[in-house]
Amino acid sequence: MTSLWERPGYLIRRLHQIHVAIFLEECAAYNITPVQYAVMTALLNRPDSDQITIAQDAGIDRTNVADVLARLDQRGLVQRRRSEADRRMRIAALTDEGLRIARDMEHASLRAQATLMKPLSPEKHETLMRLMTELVEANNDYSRAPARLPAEAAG
Amino acid sequence: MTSLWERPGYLIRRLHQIHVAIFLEECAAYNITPVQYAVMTALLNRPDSDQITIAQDAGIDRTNVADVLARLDQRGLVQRRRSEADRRMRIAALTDEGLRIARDMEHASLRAQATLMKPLSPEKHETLMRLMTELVEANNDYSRAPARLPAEAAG
DNA sequence: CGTAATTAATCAGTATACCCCGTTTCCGTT
DNA sequence: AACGGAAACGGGGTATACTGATTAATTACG
Repeated sequence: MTSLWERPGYLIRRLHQIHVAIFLEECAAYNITPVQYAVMTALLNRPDSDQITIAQDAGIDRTNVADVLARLDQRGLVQRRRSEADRRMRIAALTDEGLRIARDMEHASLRAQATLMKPLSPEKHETLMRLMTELVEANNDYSRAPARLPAEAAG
Repeated sequence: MTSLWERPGYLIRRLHQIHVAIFLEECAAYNITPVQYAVMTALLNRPDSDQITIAQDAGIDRTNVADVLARLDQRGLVQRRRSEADRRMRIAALTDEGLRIARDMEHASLRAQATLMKPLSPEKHETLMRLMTELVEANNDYSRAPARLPAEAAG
């Protein structure tokens, strides 16, 4: 009898479900999803990005970034325009309200993290973060959305 | 400047993307997704389950279980029928081909796990599994799909 | 014994995540 | 300057994941 609980993939999927549920609960006042928040954070760190840059910074599939930006645009949190320099690109940036919400949400986001990790001692918390980072960096090129590593982010 | 890489939720989401990508690659010959494989495993361990039992065993939302079963049914891997004892319930079971594929896939599934965890030493692998299990169990009741714990699985 | 509460499933709707393919625009080479 | 390849994006399609409302069947209670 093979238990799903012995499979890393199962634990990762469950952890993902749980994290999304906690995030949505803590951030219910903003009605922003984790992925939307990741895109807004990417735009906070690097305004006026094209969609592929956002995809790399936030670790999100390129086509999905376009969908997320469209929804944020529709809610007035993001503004999109064609690049003058390269008319293939669409440049996105946070609006004033998007900026305000992105900054406001930091507290709620930290609360969500704290709730998720609360069952672990500080040492275990630290260990888990380190192991997950190691695994994500080493396997970064799998998936259609390889993320830009922090080291290369200063561009 | 807040880096996404310091947020557990980001690492979990990326880990999930990576795992799905590796699984689909290793199991491409079967054209079965991780969630479909989880459902098939649940039916392997507990044949003739209703949809809510499957949802609990596989840690999947109950509406999603219905969708997954419909696709597996259409491919002839699962057979569904109304329960005689309780006509609200729909009972599902693997067909002969579903059974064959579920058993066949174990090797590919193990390969996917090995590929995913390869960057980690055996000690780190073990530690990560333990910490993820601890976190999932402690937070199990978040998300719409709280899973049945292994301890209570002997039903 | 009949009605109220509960339960299993379904349906409609939204959001993520990916694939394939086509269009527009740009760039390097000739 | 023309052309071929590459890059950025868009559209169509599939699968997961969840919410809220609804329907049908069962159970529990007075």
